[in-house]
Amino acid sequence: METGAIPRSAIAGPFDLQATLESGQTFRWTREEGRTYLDPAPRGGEQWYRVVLDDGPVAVRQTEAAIEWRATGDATDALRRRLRLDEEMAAAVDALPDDPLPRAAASAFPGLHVVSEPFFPTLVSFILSAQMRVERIHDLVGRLSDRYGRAHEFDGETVHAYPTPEQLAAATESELREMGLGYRAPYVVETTRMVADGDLGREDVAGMGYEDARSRLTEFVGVGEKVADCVLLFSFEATEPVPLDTWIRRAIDEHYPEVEQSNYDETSRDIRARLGPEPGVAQTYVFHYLRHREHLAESPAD
DNA sequence: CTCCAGGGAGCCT
DNA sequence: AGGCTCCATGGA
Repeated sequence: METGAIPRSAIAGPFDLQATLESGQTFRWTREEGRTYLDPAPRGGEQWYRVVLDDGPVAVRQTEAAIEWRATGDATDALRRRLRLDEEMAAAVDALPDDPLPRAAASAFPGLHVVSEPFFPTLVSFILSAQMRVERIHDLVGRLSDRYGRAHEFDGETVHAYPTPEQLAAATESELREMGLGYRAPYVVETTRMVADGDLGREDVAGMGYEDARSRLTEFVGVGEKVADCVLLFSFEATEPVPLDTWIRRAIDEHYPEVEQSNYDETSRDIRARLGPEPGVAQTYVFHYLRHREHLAESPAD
C-alpha cells in the first residue's frame, strides 16, 4: 500500500471533495463509512471515499491541508484527471450571469468540481437514472459492480470495479430485472451489447461538436437528449451541456419563466444562453444547490 | 393511499 | 416533428 497527498497549494482554486463526489455526477465513488453516500453525513467530516481506478482501488479523503490518498501505486495523476484538480472552476463561476439562482448555488459550494469520469460507467449509470432517485442510482451501480465487475483486495476487503462492457454483456435482462433495474434492464442489455460489439463508442463521438455529439449518443437504447447531456458533461469534459431534468425544469419555470419549455433542443439553447460561457458548470452547481439548499442551514458555517 | 424520482421508447397524428 | 401513454421500484 502506498500513500500520498496532493497539497492544497497544488490544486487550482477551491476544492470540495464531498460536494464533488456527492452531487450526482458520478455513482461509482462510495463513502467508506456507510454504504449510501447521501445520508446526512456532516460536511467537512474528512470521510474516506473509495473507487477503483484503471490501476486499481484507491481511497481518498480531503483534509484542510491536502487531498490524501491510499492506493497500490501512485494515484496522483489519475486523481488529478478524474477530479480535474488543475482546472479553475472558479473562472466559470466568476463568469456566471448576475442571476440570484446561479450566484447562490456557486457561493453555497465554492469547491464543487465537474468531474471527468470514464465513458461506459457514465453511460450505463445515467441510463439507470431515468425516473430514479440519486441515492438509488448509486445503490444499483454498486450492485452491478459487485456482481459483474472485477474484484480487488484492498485494505483487507474486497472491492469491485465497475464492469467492463464485455463483463456486463454477460448479464441477461431477467437478471437485471431481479436486481431492481425495472424497465431499464433491456436498455442496459442492448446498449452494453452495442458498446461491446463496437457499434458505437466514445471515439465515435469525441471529435464532434456538442449538438451533433448529443444527437449521436441518443442512438444508444435508453439514451435520450437528457442522458446524452449528462454523459457529455461528466465524461467528455464538455462545458455546454445543460441536462434538462425535473429539477432544472422546475428551476426554469421558477427563475426563468421567459424560457419556453416546448422541445428539448430549443429549451436547451435558450437556457444555455443565460448561464454564462460554461453553462454545464453552472448547471452542475444549480442542481446540487437545489437538492441541498433546505439542509444548508443545519450545517455549521464554513 | 398517492405522488415522485437527474426520462425514454413506442405509437399515434 | 410533436403529443400521449406506459414503463418498475422504493421512499416519503
